[in-house]
Amino acid sequence: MVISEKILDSAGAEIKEYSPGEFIFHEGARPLYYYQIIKGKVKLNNRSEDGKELIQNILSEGQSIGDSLLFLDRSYPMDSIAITECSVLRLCKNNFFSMLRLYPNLYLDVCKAMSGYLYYQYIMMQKNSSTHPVDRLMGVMVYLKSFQKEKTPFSFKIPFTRQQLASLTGLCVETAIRTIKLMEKNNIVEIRNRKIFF
DNA sequence: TCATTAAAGTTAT
DNA sequence: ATAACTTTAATGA
Repeated sequence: MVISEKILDSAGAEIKEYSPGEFIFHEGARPLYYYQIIKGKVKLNNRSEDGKELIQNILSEGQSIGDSLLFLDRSYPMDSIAITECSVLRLCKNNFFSMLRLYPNLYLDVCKAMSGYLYYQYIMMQKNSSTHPVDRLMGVMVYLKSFQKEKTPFSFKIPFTRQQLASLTGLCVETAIRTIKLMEKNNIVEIRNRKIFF
């Protein structure tokens, strides 16, 4: 969790509910709120002209959405869309900054969170520029598993669909599927009733 | 080698 | 039921 829900509540945050597919903000819009997920999954994505989707990140419980843009006078370079049913705490920009003035120690938490997102971006940027689909998919999987306590092989169930993995790595679904099969043959992953274990 | 297209099977809502 | 996801196969860059 970036900031305790209690503090956000006292700062004037409201709880917003989103259904799958609902926009939390649109690309090109001005950032007006701080968002923090209470429950559910949210994606940051771009859609190209030809309809292809690039997912930049999938966020869940306790994570903030697009907070790096709040410190900048720029519009959102991506959409944010609810993937599942979501509860999100929303605090308007002014109150967010008043809160930080009141509790300056919160800056550290905000910085840590942003540092974490930046780290993720570094990893993804590097892995996704590989020409090998295996490297790209491994990038996401290794990153995700790094948060798990259990490190043994095949102990981690990848919480994404193949579609989402493809969109995260810039591959087409079919290639993602074929590559995952290949990884299974090479004992990198295990597939149990269509779920991927790494 | 990977993307694209098409077609069909499967799962989730 | 319908949409979303998964899979296979053929073809082309």
